[in-house]
Amino acid sequence: MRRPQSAPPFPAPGHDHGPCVKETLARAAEAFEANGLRLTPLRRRVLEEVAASHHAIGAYEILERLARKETTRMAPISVYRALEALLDAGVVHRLESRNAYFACHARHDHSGARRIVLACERCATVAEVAAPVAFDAIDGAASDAGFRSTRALVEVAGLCTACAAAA
Amino acid sequence: MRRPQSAPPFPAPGHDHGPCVKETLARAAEAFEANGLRLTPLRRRVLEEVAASHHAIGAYEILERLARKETTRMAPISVYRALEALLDAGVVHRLESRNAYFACHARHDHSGARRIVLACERCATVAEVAAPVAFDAIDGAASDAGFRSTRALVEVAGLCTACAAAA
DNA sequence: ACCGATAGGAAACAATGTAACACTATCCGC
DNA sequence: GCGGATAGTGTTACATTGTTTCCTATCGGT
Ligand SMILES: [Zn+2]
Ligand SMILES: [Zn+2]
Ligand SMILES: [Zn+2]
Ligand SMILES: [Zn+2]
Repeated sequence: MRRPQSAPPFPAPGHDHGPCVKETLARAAEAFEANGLRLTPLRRRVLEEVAASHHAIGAYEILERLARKETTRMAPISVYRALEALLDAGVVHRLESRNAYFACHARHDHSGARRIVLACERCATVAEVAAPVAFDAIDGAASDAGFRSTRALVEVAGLCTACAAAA
Repeated sequence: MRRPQSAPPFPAPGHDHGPCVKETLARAAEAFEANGLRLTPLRRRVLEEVAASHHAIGAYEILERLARKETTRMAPISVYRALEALLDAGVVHRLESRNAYFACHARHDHSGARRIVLACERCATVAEVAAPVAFDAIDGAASDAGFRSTRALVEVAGLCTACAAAA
């Protein structure tokens, strides 16, 4: 039995999501602080929208949701700037294959980022898991082709536990 | 020495590209034929633009280049429709992390598609290489998280042989 | 001749992302 | 406290990427 039990499970459909959000907000404050930056109200509001679920959400969807709550409608660029700061802080990631953004709900060490992204095709839930072996294999395959890799993007589509069971 | 010598090298900067194009066109004709579809003039022209280099190229860049050659300027949708057919035929792939398209210059079996994409950050050349071990590791990591993967996207950024040597 | 499947033209639109410029807020050394 | 540097935001307009809708043409089989 070589599987470590510490492997983070895919987020369950009906789990208590409050702590997820709270923890993410806390980590964000910490990360900004550590870099001499600020988790401003704008950034916090954007992060709250992203972290409100375990789904990836589009920038304009964030814009819409904030507009519904806040009487004033901000410009797209404001959302993108906030997202950029959150991406840099490592508390939000981008799902490249869908032009969407999702909150990082795990306290993983942000440097290196050798994590793969799992995106359920049915419920749209997104999760990250560490996969050092996979990245080693990718680097190996790249170097066999004479390629020196600096960053690898891995996004997996499929069915999460709950959805696979329901299917 | 377990590395098979059959590993396709990254395309060299000054290689004779004529055969690459010719072969890709031939495979396209074959693939369309096999599916009861047609490699029409439009599709052929789009494919020729994509296959003209080993770079990934945007849809609107294709549009521009064809417009320069052809007096008449087609609508974006025409390019996208041609691209869709070429993607379905497996002779063109999409570089998701850059919203761009590149020709498949290898006669790999299109089913399964367990290949990773290498994109040089300096010269923009793109290549695909098989990486069954990497995909096995990805599937393993996914399944450890209770996720049943159906498709994995792997895009690696870095430096190709020539560019690494020049750096 | 007719029909369904394949292919494409035309116009408008939708979705996603940036540039440029001005202005305010905060911090830090003095 | 003052003054400059850096960080952060508002506003406007623009750039890039991709799609919807409706219609026409062509082909192959019956
Ligand atoms: Zn949660
Ligand atoms: Zn699911
Ligand atoms: Zn070539
Ligand atoms: Zn290169």
